Amino acid sequence: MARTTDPDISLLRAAADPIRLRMLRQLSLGPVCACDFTADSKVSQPTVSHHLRVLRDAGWVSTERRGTWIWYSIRPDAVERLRALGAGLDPEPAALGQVHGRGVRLPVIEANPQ
Amino acid sequence: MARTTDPDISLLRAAADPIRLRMLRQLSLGPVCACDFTADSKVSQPTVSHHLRVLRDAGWVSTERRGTWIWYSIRPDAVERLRALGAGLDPEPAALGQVHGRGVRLPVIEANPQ
DNA sequence: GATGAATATAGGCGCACTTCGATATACTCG
DNA sequence: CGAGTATATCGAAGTGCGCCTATATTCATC
Repeated sequence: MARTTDPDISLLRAAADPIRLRMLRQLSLGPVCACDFTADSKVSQPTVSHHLRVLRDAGWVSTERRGTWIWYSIRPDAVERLRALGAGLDPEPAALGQVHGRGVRLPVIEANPQ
Repeated sequence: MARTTDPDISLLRAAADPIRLRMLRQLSLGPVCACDFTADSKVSQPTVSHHLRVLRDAGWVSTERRGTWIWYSIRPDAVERLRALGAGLDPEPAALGQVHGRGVRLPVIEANPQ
């Protein structure tokens, strides 16, 4: 299948990992130094670095260098994006019980509706 | 790594696929017959069936049989679970700018905090 | 510049996931 | 019961992801 570049999918995929979701929850309490993730996690330092990169590429976190250390912060706009994504899945009250399909063409859903 | 059985991870993983996210968005408009997913999607019928099963196993959808057809509906409690998960990632205002780590022990984050 | 610490990258291995065709199951209708 | 339709399961092929060790990069300090 074609490589997905959909930002919504990237956002969800990045969060859908035990280690990364844990990282995000820790980051929701405030910025964290990468070294502490390394000390905290059960996986190796390169693996921690890899996970942080995935979070960064997905837009979940931002980084700030202070000397040798690098501080990771959660990006509020990423949380907002997840919220909006969830809001888009909320069943329309007007559509409750209403049925789509079986001959009725499914509404076209674009990859990244705004 | 140990097989993840964390409901939060299952929920995110299930949604973190282009085909399944599209299905969920269509389902937010109302129940959909499995046959229409098959007609709509570019992948084969067994693949559609597989994706629907993943969504069901994760708790995203419920099913109702009507004759030969099976209708899939989005579960509002799943949407609520995603919302709560996102709310848990919202940066604590009291913790903004506050720093965790570098010697300070990271707060223990349980897999599925309630 | 050399040393040491923190972080990132490279390469490879193993397993899980997506997909398919083939086939099985469930239901309707004649 | 037999035929036809809808859906699910099976088993295999290809791909992607998470993990590791080894190594490179970046920065502070001497």
